[in-house]
Amino acid sequence: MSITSDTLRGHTDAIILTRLLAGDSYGYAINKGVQECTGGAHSFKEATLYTAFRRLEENGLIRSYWGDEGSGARRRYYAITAEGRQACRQHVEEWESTKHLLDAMLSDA
Amino acid sequence: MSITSDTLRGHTDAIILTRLLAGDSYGYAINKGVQECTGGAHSFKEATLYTAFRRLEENGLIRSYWGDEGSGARRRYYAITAEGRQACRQHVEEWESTKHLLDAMLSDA
DNA sequence: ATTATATACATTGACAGGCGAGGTATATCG
DNA sequence: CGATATACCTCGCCTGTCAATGTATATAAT
Repeated sequence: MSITSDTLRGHTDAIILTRLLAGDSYGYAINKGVQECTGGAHSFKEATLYTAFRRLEENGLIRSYWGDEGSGARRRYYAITAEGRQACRQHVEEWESTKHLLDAMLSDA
Repeated sequence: MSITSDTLRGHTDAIILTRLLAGDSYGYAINKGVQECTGGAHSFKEATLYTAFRRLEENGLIRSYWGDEGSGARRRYYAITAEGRQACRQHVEEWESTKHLLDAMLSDA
């Protein structure tokens, strides 16, 4: 059973940015990483993923460049920018407080 | 500083249902309750709130009826149904796992 | 050779939830 | 009489997700 994507909405960008903190990567690998770190419970739909990349780049939070693989399918690599790091930190902070708020709002007190 | 509503999206219905677990209530009061239990950090926009009520009733998770206040503005009361309780429990369960997943996905491991 | 599977990227159009902006009505306080 | 709080409602826009569809390379199986 996977997670309702509505509850993940709004976290997509931050999840991707977090993945890029460790170093440049490309779409397919990033998604595999997400899959791995959630024990297979979540991965992005391709449309969602690539839409997010466009959005993030438009907002200056990532940069992209084509890799120079000798063989195999081409890969577009992404690098997080300084602004991206900042945005990521901020989102994680916000997540911490959202978490507590939601815990409060979803508890039958 | 309030919470980005995108990160709350998908929780709206469950938050309302949770509020109704304690007993029947009406829109304005429900929203006040949310405000209170979050220390003022969150409350629903009216459009969001009433849209949610319609949706919840369509889905059979709540029932509604007009109160018989002798004076003052009329109030439409809402009652959670058995299905609503079930849906609420399920959402809270899902929230627990989503929370852990997000913690994992937002941690720079 | 052909088929299947994994890797890898991309776009289009539909859909759903949140909400700004606007509206209605009652009661109280100054 | 006007302001504020209570109390409800709807229309139409915006944004993020995703099913469907398309392209291309490499490998393993049939």
